[in-house]
Amino acid sequence: MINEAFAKVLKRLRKKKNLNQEAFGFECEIHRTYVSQLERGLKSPSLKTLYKISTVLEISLEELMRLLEKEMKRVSPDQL
Amino acid sequence: MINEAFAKVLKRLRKKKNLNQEAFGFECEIHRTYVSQLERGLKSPSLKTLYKISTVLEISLEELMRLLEKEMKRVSPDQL
DNA sequence: TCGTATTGAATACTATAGGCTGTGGACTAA
DNA sequence: TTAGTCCACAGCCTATAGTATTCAATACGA
Repeated sequence: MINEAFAKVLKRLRKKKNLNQEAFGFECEIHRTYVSQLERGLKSPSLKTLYKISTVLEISLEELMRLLEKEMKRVSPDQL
Repeated sequence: MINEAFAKVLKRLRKKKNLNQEAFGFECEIHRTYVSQLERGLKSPSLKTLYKISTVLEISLEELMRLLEKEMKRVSPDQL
């Protein structure tokens, strides 16, 4: 579902920025263990948190959602 | 901030669909009073909830975020 | 003026987002 | 071996998302 897809996108984009979970969390002002939980698809971030994350990734929320929806289709392309 | 902008966008799109808060909440499977709270900028919806909302609005998350970011710039065009 | 439909708003509650501390495993380098 | 880095994972805590109930205000039509 959507959390798993977001997990994959987040992990990919974070690594692209060459930040480990702790450094990324520090930039976003979210806890390192919570970053880990997001990247394992265990939590569903709030809009506020999504916004912080997109800022650190230097990407718009629109673009982040585009990548997320692309990832969701990759996982389950059952809704033509 | 972002919740206020989301509030405006949600209210606009809901009305565009000719649904009152109760009917909209029913479609989204979220509570009527929570729709009210979202439209007053009091709460920050989770990614799961955003996804449900976008589905009922028959709009992609990408498009929803595009409208949100546009609304944010309208309110505070103080960056750049 | 009397319903009734819609929403704002207050309150209290439950579920989950998000923080903090710590352990341990996999890996790399010295 | 030993130390350092990165991360999964657990447990417990607090903050807030989301539910449920209720009442008040407004608007509108009969």
